[in-house]
Amino acid sequence: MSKHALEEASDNGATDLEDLIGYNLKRAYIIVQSGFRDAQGEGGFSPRVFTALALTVKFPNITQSALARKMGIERSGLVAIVDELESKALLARARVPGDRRVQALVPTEAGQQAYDAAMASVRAHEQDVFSNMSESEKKTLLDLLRKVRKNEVS
Amino acid sequence: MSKHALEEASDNGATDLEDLIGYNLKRAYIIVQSGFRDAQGEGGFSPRVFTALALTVKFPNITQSALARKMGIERSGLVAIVDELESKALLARARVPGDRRVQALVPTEAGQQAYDAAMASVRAHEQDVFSNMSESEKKTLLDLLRKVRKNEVS
DNA sequence: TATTGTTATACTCTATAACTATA
DNA sequence: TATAGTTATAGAGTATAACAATA
Repeated sequence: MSKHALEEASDNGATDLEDLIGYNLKRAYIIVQSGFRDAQGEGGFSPRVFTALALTVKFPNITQSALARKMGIERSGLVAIVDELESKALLARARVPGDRRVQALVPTEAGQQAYDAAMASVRAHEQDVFSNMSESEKKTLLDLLRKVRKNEVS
Repeated sequence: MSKHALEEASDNGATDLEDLIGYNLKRAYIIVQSGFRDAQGEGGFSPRVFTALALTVKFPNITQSALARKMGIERSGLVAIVDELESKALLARARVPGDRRVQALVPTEAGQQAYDAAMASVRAHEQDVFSNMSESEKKTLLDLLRKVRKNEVS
């Protein structure tokens, strides 16, 4: 141990909240989510509803259980989300021949358009909230966040 | 516009959820927070209680209003958090001579020790959840997350 | 027996509004 | 008038457990 006494306190990493990745991740996420809601405005999509619509557009005919799994939530929690999107006629629950238990989720034309518009607004919001970062820095952040996800044990 | 037609769809950035920083931020945060709770175990600190204790240790005699501001929550929401920490005798609400409205939060000896132990466990958890990343990558991620926070408008 | 969608229910986190006691 | 702490209340978001229909 050749370090000075004053340095010993942080020998093994963070002793301060501000040095924790998790803490900074939370604070950054709160900022981005809050901006997302502002960008969507009154009657706009909440993050989870936007995610559900986006995945339905990307994977048409996905079942509710599969969508819940992809979103990382319980399938019971998805019911209200799909109800909301169906009530706005942005997607439909379609019967599947061959397995009468499942409901295939299919985006409507209006759903596709609403998704495109919402995505444009989200992109504009991200331009704004990350406006102090270069394209290269944003790419690095994206890659590192993906790497965190990739290491998930579950 | 010299790009191929197939590339035009993503000319201005993300068209896919997976290309949004916000979405990846959320997913990464859920993983880290969930691991935090597992690491703390039964009867352990929730993220927000840990944060409140950490800030009280760092800034002894901070008022409840100031702590709430630092945490980014309403002061009404802090009451239950401080109640919990006080009921476990980890901090005390102290009267302040000169202004009888305020309550200065002071960590107890047990609070300091509980904080040290919890922080050690959080550090171990972060070693684990970011085990596929180099020290350099973790440092970069931390710096970029701080940069996001630094750009906050509000 | 297992799975899909659903309902009922409860818990956590947070916000808003109003109250009190002070300043 | 304004601020600190508090209470009451409501709204998201999520989870668990149970159920009917179907496999």
